[in-house]
Amino acid sequence: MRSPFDIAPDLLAWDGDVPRARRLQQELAARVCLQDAFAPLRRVAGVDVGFEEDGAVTRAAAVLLDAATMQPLAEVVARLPTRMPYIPGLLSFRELPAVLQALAQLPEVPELILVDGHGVAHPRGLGIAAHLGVVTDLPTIGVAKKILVGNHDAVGLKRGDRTPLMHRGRMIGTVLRSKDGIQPLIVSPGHRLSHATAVERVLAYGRGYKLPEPTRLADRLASRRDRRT
DNA sequence: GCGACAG
DNA sequence: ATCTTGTCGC
Repeated sequence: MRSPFDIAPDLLAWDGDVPRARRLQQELAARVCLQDAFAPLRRVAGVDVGFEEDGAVTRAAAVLLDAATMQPLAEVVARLPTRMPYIPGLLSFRELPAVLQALAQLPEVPELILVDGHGVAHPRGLGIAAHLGVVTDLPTIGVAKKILVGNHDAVGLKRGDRTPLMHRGRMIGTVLRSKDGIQPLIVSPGHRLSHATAVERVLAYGRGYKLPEPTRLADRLASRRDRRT
């Protein structure tokens, strides 16, 4: 009874060897597909990670929503002991184990997953959303609040305004104003969809907040903001 | 060599 | 990410 979230350990294992991890990222980045290729969207999921016990425990949250109404259908949490520190560029090795465990607990496999973090807008083209997409072969979108790498021109101030995020002469993402006047989001495809579709989906899943509903709900669950406020 | 650096 | 109240502004 395997699910798409039972991943071969070697595809995301952390052994303390940074150069090795970077080489693995380059190999996996070559498998990323930026062509739109997914069945009708009925179920969408949002995932995010938070920490407890002063960082000793990694807490991943996954929320399953109806793609048409954005109504949450299930919310799950997975807690695992933290195994590695935060290293810029290697975030997925630190957070994916818990994320996969959370996703495996959902009652259904989503046709699309929005991840808090970058997709291909990464030094080696493999942010956490892209890493998750490649190892599960599911469509994913990266929704980040800060830039990891790349440059861009000024962005308009109205919701929907956008400008491409460039790196080494290539577009790696979109700086998108998801709400009037607030700091823009960095949206990049993770796997099996285009830059245009990634932006289109993020806007379509927005409910008046900065973050699209899937990620916003997962964020609250992961940070335990749902019970405190 | 000197910064920058998702969460 | 996380420690944290009130406060400025639409």
